[in-house]
Amino acid sequence: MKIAKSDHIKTIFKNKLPLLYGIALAAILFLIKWLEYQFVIIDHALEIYIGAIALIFTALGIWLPLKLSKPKLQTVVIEKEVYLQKQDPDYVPDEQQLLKMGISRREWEVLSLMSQGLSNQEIANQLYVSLNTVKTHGSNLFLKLEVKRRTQAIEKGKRMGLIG
Amino acid sequence: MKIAKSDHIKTIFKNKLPLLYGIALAAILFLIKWLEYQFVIIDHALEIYIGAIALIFTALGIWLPLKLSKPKLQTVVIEKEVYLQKQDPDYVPDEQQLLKMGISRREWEVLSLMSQGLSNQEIANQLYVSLNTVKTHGSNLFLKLEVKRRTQAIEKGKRMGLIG
DNA sequence: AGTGAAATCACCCAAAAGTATGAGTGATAT
DNA sequence: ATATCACTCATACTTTTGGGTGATTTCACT
Repeated sequence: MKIAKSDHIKTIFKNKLPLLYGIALAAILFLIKWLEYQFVIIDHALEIYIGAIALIFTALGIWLPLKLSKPKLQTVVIEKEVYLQKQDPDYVPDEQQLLKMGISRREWEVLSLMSQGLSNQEIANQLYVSLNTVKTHGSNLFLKLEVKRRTQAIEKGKRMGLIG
Repeated sequence: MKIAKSDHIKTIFKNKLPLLYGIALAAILFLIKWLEYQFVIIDHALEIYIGAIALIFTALGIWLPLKLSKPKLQTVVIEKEVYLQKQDPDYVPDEQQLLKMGISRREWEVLSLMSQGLSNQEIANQLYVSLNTVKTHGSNLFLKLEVKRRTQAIEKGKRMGLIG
């Protein structure tokens, strides 16, 4: 996820851009002089020169940003399968997992009691908090586990080793 | 991630680009003529003109693609972990237990799907029966398992080896 | 002192789950 | 034949669950 090309781009601009300009201008002037001395003077020669220069430098202007500009980022999510073993009964909540999922202590407690088959009201009684609080913890838990129902939360929680 | 601007860009290129070029060239030529007649001839006037033109058209070349082209895309791959658990594919429910509990085949199927986190409606779709039927099976199942909720049924079902 | 996360709780609304009851069908056993 | 049972489905009703919003407090960290 590192995007540290700006320094690179600045370097190119400071070092190479004037050089390119110099080369291009020199080439153009040389071409003009060469044409002047090699051939008879052409009608509207000035306009032709100007047109040619315009075209060449427009092309240069188009080409430069394409090469130098940093691309926009496109995010692609790839699902990586992680296999876990069956948990032993006296499993201690995986602190790493909980942290990674951003699940708080209270949320985990609610999940744990849910998995034991308690209703929200029963969980509220058990934790000495209101039913609303349990529901809030539940909702946040479902968001973090990316599930829709308590049964899914239980199932996923077990698979991830969050609960025994 | 929709990028459907190419038609738009083509239209601009076909209609507006030649116009811009015409205007720019006319302005340049006018400027040159004006300078020619207003002031004394300057040393290296041609080179100055050419430099000015080069600058202007380079700027034009830079500005045009920025406005018109679709941005370059760089793909950033984010790995999202999906937690799976190798499950006994041919898990055989404890027939003895099922018989002892008087749980029918259909009721067991409902229990099994419940334990996977499915809603009653999803179970109904899966089994090609109506939502009411699933509810009936569920109610009967709860009676036989002596539980009040699906979460309790899941918990008890696992403990009794009815489901994997 | 200010910021931010966690925890608490309320209110409202909608959806899902669960209960109760009745009823029709087909297969099977008595 | 008929009684039983699993399965199906419906209607009506209640409870539980879940989503969204917003408020308050506490506590740690800056």
